Amino acid sequence: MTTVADRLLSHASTIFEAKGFNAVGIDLLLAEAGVAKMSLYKHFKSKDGLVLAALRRRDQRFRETFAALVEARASEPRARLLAVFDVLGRWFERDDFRGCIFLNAAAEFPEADSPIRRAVAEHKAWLREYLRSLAQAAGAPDPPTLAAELAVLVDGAIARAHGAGEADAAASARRAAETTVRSALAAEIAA
Amino acid sequence: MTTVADRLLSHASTIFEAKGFNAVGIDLLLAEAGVAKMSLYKHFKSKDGLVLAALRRRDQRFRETFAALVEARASEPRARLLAVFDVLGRWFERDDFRGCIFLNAAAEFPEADSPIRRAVAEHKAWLREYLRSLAQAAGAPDPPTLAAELAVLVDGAIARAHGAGEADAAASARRAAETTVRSALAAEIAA
DNA sequence: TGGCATACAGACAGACCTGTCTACATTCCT
DNA sequence: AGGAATGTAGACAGGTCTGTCTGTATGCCA
Repeated sequence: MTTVADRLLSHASTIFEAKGFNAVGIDLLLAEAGVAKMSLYKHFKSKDGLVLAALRRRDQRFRETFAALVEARASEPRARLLAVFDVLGRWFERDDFRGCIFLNAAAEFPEADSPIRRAVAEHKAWLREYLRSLAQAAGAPDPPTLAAELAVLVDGAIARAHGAGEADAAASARRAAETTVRSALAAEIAA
Repeated sequence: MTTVADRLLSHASTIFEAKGFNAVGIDLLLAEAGVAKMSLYKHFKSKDGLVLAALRRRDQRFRETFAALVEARASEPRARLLAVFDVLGRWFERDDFRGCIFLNAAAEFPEADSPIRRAVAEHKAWLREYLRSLAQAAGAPDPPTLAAELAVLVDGAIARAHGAGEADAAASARRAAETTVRSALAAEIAA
């Protein structure tokens, strides 16, 4: 059963991703979802409230599917750390790839401590935490540090694939990740 | 001598960086710069034309100052490759840090082959080319590949410092860069 | 000094925006 | 069967947006 709020959120996510946030009016969102204007303001306080809910929904879906894709691609923890970048590469090839919707939101909402920006920060923090759990499973001596370095590579690949239009960004990031992971795990043996 | 167009571009750059593009109207830009509306439409074809010119101007300034800051910080080519990330760290600490204005523009202008997006891609291509020249000077056996990996680290640091609000993004990127550079230059010795 | 280019000041049109309101239809529960 | 809850449809207000137009002032050059 799909409720009205769900239908609106689903379409809003897609349209926000394709065209940005400020550039689309609520009338378009409502028409596309087939929802009355009053329903928007009943379920969400404002347009910003809808944006926030759409981002949260997106984040939840992302956490589930991203982890599943990575874990389907490799079973060994160390291989999973690198499979992350293969999953990214697949994503970048999609026709509807428009960069990271959370980074895009950060670009459009300047107020640093707004709820929307907080949702962006939480999404990014989750990715680092996920990488940390993989790094720990791989036996890294300092999982948080390795995770922080890999997180930079992940967001860098996204940013360059989108902004610079570099099709090989995921491959470059993967190479750097291989070196970084090898170095971090070699330190374990030395310790 | 500052012309009217220069004055408008200068203020527009600052305001676009602080508040985004779609969210600010031309009236604000004109008032802040003390310029008449007709002057905008005489010197630039449209608001998008002003955005494009502001980005180009910003890009030119960036190329000059970024290279100068890196080269003032270290004289050895290999040290310069890492000094890049120290310069980034300083930038992230600024109160007016709002991420990369070019990535922000890519977020707000979805049309992938628009002049604005082309300016963004050119800016990002320049950074990679600059890193390639540093990598070559450092004696890397494969400068383009090393440059691509470092470029990912640079944009990843920017993205995470802004989007995730991670103050240590530059330091994480620097550590990964050290490993990447060491590995690339060690390959040279082996060859 | 007269003429021309440049810029300012501000009104204006037409479109679009968010958010509120009213009136009507449907469904579900008791 | 009757009433509450939910959703639709669309008008509406008040504001803001880009882009155009008119009229005026200023400075430069011949």
